[in-house]
Amino acid sequence: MFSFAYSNNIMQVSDKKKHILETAENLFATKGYDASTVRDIADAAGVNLAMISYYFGSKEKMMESLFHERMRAAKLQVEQLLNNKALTPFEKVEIFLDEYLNRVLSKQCFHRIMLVEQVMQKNTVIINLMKELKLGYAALFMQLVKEGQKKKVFKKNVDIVLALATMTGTVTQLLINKNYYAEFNKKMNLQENELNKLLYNNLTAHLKNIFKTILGYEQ
Amino acid sequence: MFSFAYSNNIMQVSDKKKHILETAENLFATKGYDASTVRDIADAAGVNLAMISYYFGSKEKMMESLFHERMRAAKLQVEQLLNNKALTPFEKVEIFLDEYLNRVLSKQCFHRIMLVEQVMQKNTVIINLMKELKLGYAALFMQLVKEGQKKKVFKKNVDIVLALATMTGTVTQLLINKNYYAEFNKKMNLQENELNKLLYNNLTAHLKNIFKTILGYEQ
Amino acid sequence: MFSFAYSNNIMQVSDKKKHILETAENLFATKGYDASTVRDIADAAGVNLAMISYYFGSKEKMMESLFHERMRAAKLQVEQLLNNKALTPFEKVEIFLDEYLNRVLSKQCFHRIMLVEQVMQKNTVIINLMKELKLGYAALFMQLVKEGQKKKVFKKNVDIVLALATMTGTVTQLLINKNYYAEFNKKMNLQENELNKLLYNNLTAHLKNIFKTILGYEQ
Amino acid sequence: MFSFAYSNNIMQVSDKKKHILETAENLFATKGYDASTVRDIADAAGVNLAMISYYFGSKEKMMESLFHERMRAAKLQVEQLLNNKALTPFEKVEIFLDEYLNRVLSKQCFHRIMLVEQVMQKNTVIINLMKELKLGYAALFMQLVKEGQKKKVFKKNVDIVLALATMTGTVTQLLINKNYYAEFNKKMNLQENELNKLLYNNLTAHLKNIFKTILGYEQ
DNA sequence: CATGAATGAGCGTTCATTCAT
DNA sequence: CATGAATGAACGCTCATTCAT
Repeated sequence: MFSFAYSNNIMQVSDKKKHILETAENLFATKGYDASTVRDIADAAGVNLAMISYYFGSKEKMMESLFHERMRAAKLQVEQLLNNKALTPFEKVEIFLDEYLNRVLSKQCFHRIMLVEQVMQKNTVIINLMKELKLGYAALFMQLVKEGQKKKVFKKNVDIVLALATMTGTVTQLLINKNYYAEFNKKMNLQENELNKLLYNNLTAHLKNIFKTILGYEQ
Repeated sequence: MFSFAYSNNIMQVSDKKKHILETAENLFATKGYDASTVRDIADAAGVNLAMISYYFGSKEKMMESLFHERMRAAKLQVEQLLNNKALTPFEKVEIFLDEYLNRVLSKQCFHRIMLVEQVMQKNTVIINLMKELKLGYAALFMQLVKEGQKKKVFKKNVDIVLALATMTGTVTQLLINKNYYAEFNKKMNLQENELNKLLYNNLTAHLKNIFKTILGYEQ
Repeated sequence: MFSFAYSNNIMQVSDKKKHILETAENLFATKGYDASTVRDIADAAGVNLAMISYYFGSKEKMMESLFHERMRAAKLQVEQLLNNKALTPFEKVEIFLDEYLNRVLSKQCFHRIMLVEQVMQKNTVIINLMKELKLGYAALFMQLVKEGQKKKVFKKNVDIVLALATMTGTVTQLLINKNYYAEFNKKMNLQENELNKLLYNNLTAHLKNIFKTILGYEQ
Repeated sequence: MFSFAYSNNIMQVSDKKKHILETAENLFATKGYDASTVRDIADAAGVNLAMISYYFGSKEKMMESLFHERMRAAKLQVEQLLNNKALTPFEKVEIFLDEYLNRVLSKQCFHRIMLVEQVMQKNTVIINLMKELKLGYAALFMQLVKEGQKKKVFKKNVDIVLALATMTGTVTQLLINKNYYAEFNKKMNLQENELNKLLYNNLTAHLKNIFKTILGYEQ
C-alpha cells in the first residue's frame, strides 16, 4: 500500500500521471481493459482510487491518454522518415522495417493493448488515433514505393496494404507467440532481453528478405 | 424478445445450443467477451437468461464450448493434410495456405475472438486448445518442409515459426483491417462476399509469392 | 446417478415418497433446509427433479410431510403413556424420559431439523405440529406429576415447563455436541452405535437423577 | 428506506458498522441466515446495498464479524472467573450459572443464531469460535469442580459435559420456548423485560437446585 | 404419475464513479 | 489536486417451479 517513491510531494504531477499510465498499461496488457479495475490500477500504482477519475476524468479517458502518449513518438518517427530526402528508397524500406520492429519490441505491453483495441473497435477516439497512425504508415510506405518505382529499383503493382499487413502481422504474431517461439527453438533459458535481441535479429532478416520479394529490388 | 424461428417447439436442443453459440460468437467478436453480458447473449438469441447456465454451465464454459466446436474442423483438416501421401511438398504448401485462408475467411468472427484470447491468455482450457492447434500447424508445416528439403526443392534453414507467423499474421491483419483495405483500394461499394473473394484472391497470391521466397522452391 | 433399487417400477409409490423423504431429511439435517436445493434432493434420491413438486406439491410441503410423518409415532407413544393406568407415577416418569431419549437418539437427523425449525419458526404448519407435540408432552407430564403429588411421592410446586426444558435441552445439547462429548471423554474411536449406547446410558442416569431432585420422589 | 438517525454525517464508521451488525443480528435471528438477503439487511439498516461488501467483504464475513464481536465479552467473563482466586467453589458455580444466564437473556437474538450455527456447522471460522468458547466453559467448570472435590464439598465422578449440557440446554430451550412458557404460566400480558426477569428468577433457582444435586454440595 | 426443457425472480457481489471534506 | 466513504447499476448465476409431452 505504501510506496515511498510516490508518497512525497516532490514528485511532479506529470510524473505521477506517467506512473499511473505505465501501471495501467501493464495491467491492461496482462488482464485486459475490462478485467482491469480502477481499484487494481490504483492499488498497483500506490495512489488513491479516486485519483484516477480526477487525473484522467474516467477509466476510458485514461486509456485514451495512454494511446495519445504512446502514439506521439511513433507518429514523429514516421513523419521524420517521410520527410527525409537523403536516403535511397532501399535504405528507407530497411529503416522503416527496423523502426517498426523496434517500436513494437520496446513497447510490447502497449502493442498487445493496441492489437485488442484494433479487433474490438470500441472507443472512437482510440480508433481514430490508430487510423491516423495506419494512414501515416501507408502514406510513408506508398511514397517510398513510388520513389523506388520511379527509380526503377522496385517493381510495379505493389499492394501497399498487403505488404504492410505482412510486416505488422508477422511482428504481431511473434509478439503474442514469443513463448512458443522460445519453446520451439529451445531457447527457453534465455533472458527476456536476450530473447528480444534474438527475435529482432531473426525478424529483421526475415522481413527484409520478404520485402525484397514484394518490392522486387536488387541489393 | 420474440424470435419466430426458434419459438416453435420443433427445434431440437442441439439446434438451440448451436443457435446460442452462434449468437454468442457474433457478440464476442463485436463487443468482446467481457463486455458481452449473458443477458445480451440471451436477448440476442431470443432465449431465457437462465438457459446459458442450463445448457453450458456458465458463460466461461460456453466460450470453451465455442472453441471446442470451432477447432474440431480445423484440426481435422490439418490432420488429413498431414497424412496425405499423394501430394508433392509444393502442392501441400499451397493447399496448406489455401485451407488456412479459407478457414479464417469463412469464420471471421471466431478468428477475431481467437486473436483476442491469444493476446489475453486468460482461460487455460482455451489456451491449451489453441496451443494444440498451433502445434498441429507447426508439425504439418515442418513435415512438408523436411519432405521438400529431402527432395531438394526447398532450401535449408527454414525458420518454421517465422514462416507460420507471416502466414497467420498477414491474414489476421487483413481480417481486422478489412474495411481499411476496401477503403484504400476504393472497393467500398463491394458486397461482403465480393470483398472476401477479392481478399482471398489477393492474399493467396501474396502468400504463395512470399512462401516461394521463404522456401526457395521453383515452380 | 443410477440406482437399481428404485429404477424398476415394482417399487410402490409410498415407498418412493418415503425414500425421497428420508433423503431430504438427511440433507436438511446436514446442510439446512434453505441450503438444500430440490436438485440436491432429487439427485441424492435418484429421482427426477420435477417429481418433488408432483409428489409433495412444493419443497415446503415436502418438509411439512416429513414433520407429519415423523411426529405421528411420537404423538402415539405419548398418548399411550398418558392413557396407561397400570404404571406408578414413578415408573411413568422413567419411561417418559427413556422414550424421549430413545426417540431423539433413533431419529437424530430429524431432531436437528426440528431444533432449527423451533428457532426460526418460519412455517406455520410445522409450528403447529411442534406445538401440538409440546402440549402433548406437557399434558402427559402434568398428569403424572399431579398423580404423584396426590400420592404424596412428588413434592408440590413443580415447574412443568422448566422440568421439560431440562429434559429436552440436555438431550438436545448432547445431540448437537456429540463429537465434543466423545472428544472430551476420549471415546473418539467408538463406533456410531456404541457412542449412542454410551450416550443413552449416561444420559438416562443423569436425567433420572435430576428428575429425582425436581420431583422430590424417593426410590 | 430513510432513517433519520443514521442519515446525518456525524455518525462514525464504526458506529455504522455496529448498526449494520445489530440489524443483521436481528434479521438472522428472525428469518435465519440464508433467508436474510443482503438487500433485506441493507434496507433494514437504512444503508446502501453495496455497503455490506464494502464494510465486511461479504455476507459470510459479516456473520463472522458478528460472532467475533459477541463472543469477545463472553470469553472475557469466563477468563476472569477462571482466574478469580478469592471465591469459593460454591460461589463460583453460582456466579458461573448466573453469568451464563444473563449473557443469554441479554443477547437472545445472538444466542438463537448461535444455536442454529451449532446445528448446521457450515462456517469453519464460526465453528472454531464456538469451539473455543465451549472449551473455555469446560475448562472453567472442570477447574472449579476439581477445586470443590479437593475441598471435599463436591462429590466425585461429576460428568462435566453432561452438567454443562443441562445448563446450556435448559436455558436454550426456554429461550426458544419463551412464548410457550408465558402462555403455560398465564403470563402473556407481561412486558418483555418483566418476562425476562421472571425467567431469570425461575431459571436461576431451577439450575442452582439441579447443580446442587449434580455436584452434591451442601449449603 | 414422469420427464427434460424452460423460466421469472432474486441471489451475493463488483463496478466506475461521485461526494463531502 | 486528495481522499475515505458511499452509491446505483449491473454483473453472472441459482433457485423452486411449471409446462408440453
